Amino acid sequence: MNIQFKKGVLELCVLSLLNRQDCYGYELVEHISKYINISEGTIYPLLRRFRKDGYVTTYLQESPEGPPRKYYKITDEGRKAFENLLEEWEAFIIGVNRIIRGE
Amino acid sequence: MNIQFKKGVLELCVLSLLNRQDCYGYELVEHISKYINISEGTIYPLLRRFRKDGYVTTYLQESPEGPPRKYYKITDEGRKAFENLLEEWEAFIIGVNRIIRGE
DNA sequence: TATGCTACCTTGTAATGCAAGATACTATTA
DNA sequence: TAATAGTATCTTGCATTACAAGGTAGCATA
Repeated sequence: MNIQFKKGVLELCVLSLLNRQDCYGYELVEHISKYINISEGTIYPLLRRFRKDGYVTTYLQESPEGPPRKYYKITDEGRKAFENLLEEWEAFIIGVNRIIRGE
Repeated sequence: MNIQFKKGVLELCVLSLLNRQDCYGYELVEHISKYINISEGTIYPLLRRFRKDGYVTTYLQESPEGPPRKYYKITDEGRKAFENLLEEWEAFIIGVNRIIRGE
């Protein structure tokens, strides 16, 4: 797995999942790493960035197992960011494919 | 254009173009930036990395305009790297799409 | 007791895109 | 002649970010 591919795309993936439902950090790692190899040391700083940028809010909830879970809830601003990012991603893929396939 | 998307993908694009024909740096910038916004400060260090890793060899050729052009020629090793990178890229896209589209 | 799983977090390192700037050659125009 | 613009190369320093590695803590099971 090429590390560099991931840069920027993880934000898109996380926002996409949060757009469907509130999640806690560990849950996001588990879900995403089914398809893309990521670690917790990547997700937690990213979520802190999101909160700082106003893309998510958080609330605590007790867990039936282990310490309490910190849930992340996407905001309207986060939703806008997600839509922009998704558009950019799709345009990017098209551009890359044109270059790779030789126009 | 999200800067982060580009990381890693530029290597794939450059190798893909060199796989079709020898190019000089400035030419690569012009070609790629038709679809993806990149600058010379990105390409030249990348090409130096490629040479260091044995993915390309170089030769100089006079230009009808401006200073001599440094052409980059892909090696067998570079071609292998390209094929691996392409496979990884395609698998990566599939994974990302699964996450974004909700499996 | 200790092992393993869940769940959170931080620190330091490595990788790399880019802005900004330098250099230099050629051609065109004032 | 001087100035401008285009081609073409390169370097330095900064910002971003993924991750390995480590730490803390709660709960369940052996």
